[in-house]
Amino acid sequence: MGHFIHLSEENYLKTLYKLTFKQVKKVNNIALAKELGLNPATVLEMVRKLASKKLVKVSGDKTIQLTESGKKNALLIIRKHRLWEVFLTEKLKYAWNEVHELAEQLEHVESEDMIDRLEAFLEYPAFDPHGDPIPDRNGNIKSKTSVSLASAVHGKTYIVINLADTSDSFLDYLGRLNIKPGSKFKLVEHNQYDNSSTITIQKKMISLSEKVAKNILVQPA
Amino acid sequence: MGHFIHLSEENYLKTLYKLTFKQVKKVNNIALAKELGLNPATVLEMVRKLASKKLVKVSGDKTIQLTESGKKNALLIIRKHRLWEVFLTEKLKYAWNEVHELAEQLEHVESEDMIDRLEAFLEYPAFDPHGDPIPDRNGNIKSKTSVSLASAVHGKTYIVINLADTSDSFLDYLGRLNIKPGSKFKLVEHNQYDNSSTITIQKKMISLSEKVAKNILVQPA
DNA sequence: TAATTTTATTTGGTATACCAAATTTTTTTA
DNA sequence: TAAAAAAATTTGGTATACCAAATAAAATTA
Repeated sequence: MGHFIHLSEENYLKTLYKLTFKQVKKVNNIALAKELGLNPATVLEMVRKLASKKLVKVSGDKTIQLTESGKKNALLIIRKHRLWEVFLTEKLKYAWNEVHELAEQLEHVESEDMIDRLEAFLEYPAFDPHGDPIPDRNGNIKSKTSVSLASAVHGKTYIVINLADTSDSFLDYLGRLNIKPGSKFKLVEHNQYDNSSTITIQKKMISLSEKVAKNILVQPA
Repeated sequence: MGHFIHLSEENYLKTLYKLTFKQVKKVNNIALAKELGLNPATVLEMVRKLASKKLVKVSGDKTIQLTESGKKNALLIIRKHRLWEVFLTEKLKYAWNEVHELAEQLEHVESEDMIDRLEAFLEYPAFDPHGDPIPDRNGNIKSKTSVSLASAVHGKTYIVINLADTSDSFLDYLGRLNIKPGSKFKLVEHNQYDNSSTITIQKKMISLSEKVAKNILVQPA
């Protein structure tokens, strides 16, 4: 059987993928430990294990990188997660910001075949309810050309494509403002004083802090 | 939070329920260990743990019994298992004898609310694809008045209601004969020589061994 | 560059859930 | 009832995945 990937290892791979592909700076022990909420000693141990399985490699400067195999594994886990999120919102009528935790559990059910069937049942969705693209069964993913709201041009109309922060507090906050992937709005201006952004959405004018605006990814409408 | 029930504990409770309610003889350490495929030492340890959580009690003669709380827990796990089985067959088009392993994994996803929604999505099925009744959200289950094929009356027509053995080999065997819950057949006779039963199903005459017949539960058609 | 801070690693420890083998207790059988 | 068999339990062990605290190494800052 060789070595198969445990539940916990899956979380490391998935988190590594997210850190590697969504952040600019390099991923080290500490960053990974912080993201996972674990002790650096624990993470070090596991990273070594993953390295021995050729799923990650650690460079001279201690940067942790996914190998091709590790990346593919991560993308297949992300595929499962996102397909389950689609199921939870479309079929079980959950709100898009309620599904993360449940998908987190469901993604660890082991069966590629079941996921392929789930994908067919959901009629091959391209994006999850947060606007993230769903990798195909070979681990290929399409990247989207979106920019952060903070760096968008004022006076234009945009559509929310994705959210760079998946924390509950962030998603809840946006939920209360009724901002979600697919939402259309006009960017009125960036305010020099505090770098906040003012938008009009559904006839309401809303001001979003710099931190919030940076985590909202948009495309021109 | 008190104590919450772990994945492994759930398997013990579920297995205890099955042994207690589907078998006649009392359930002891050895029987439970054999059913779970575990070492008696392991089972003893866990049974003590479950007892300390008031989920089981061990009588003077070492019989292990579920408490009310343990029984309810077991039934809620069985509820999850059976609802997922319905999902897998009805929505993902699995055959009724392919879903057990997958449901085994899915049943451990923790969310009563999700299961209630799943039940609604599936339009409140009363039975799983094997013909077993699905407990409601309070852990209530309807028992059915079925008899084993081995003790049914010859010359009459029956419908397969349920299967008392869920092993792969048994289910595969029945699958090849195209016998499943819902199948209709006529019981021709019980053969005195080896206690086998002869039935006609879909115009074919089939002889079933005593062991097989005992594990097929039927109701008059 | 020396001091400080940050990062990486080691060390010794925990809990869970499992095991094999030895032993004790109970039950069965001769 | 004594011997044998079966069941229950104890003992000492494993692997996984986690931790806190100590130490070592590297990077940063003064």
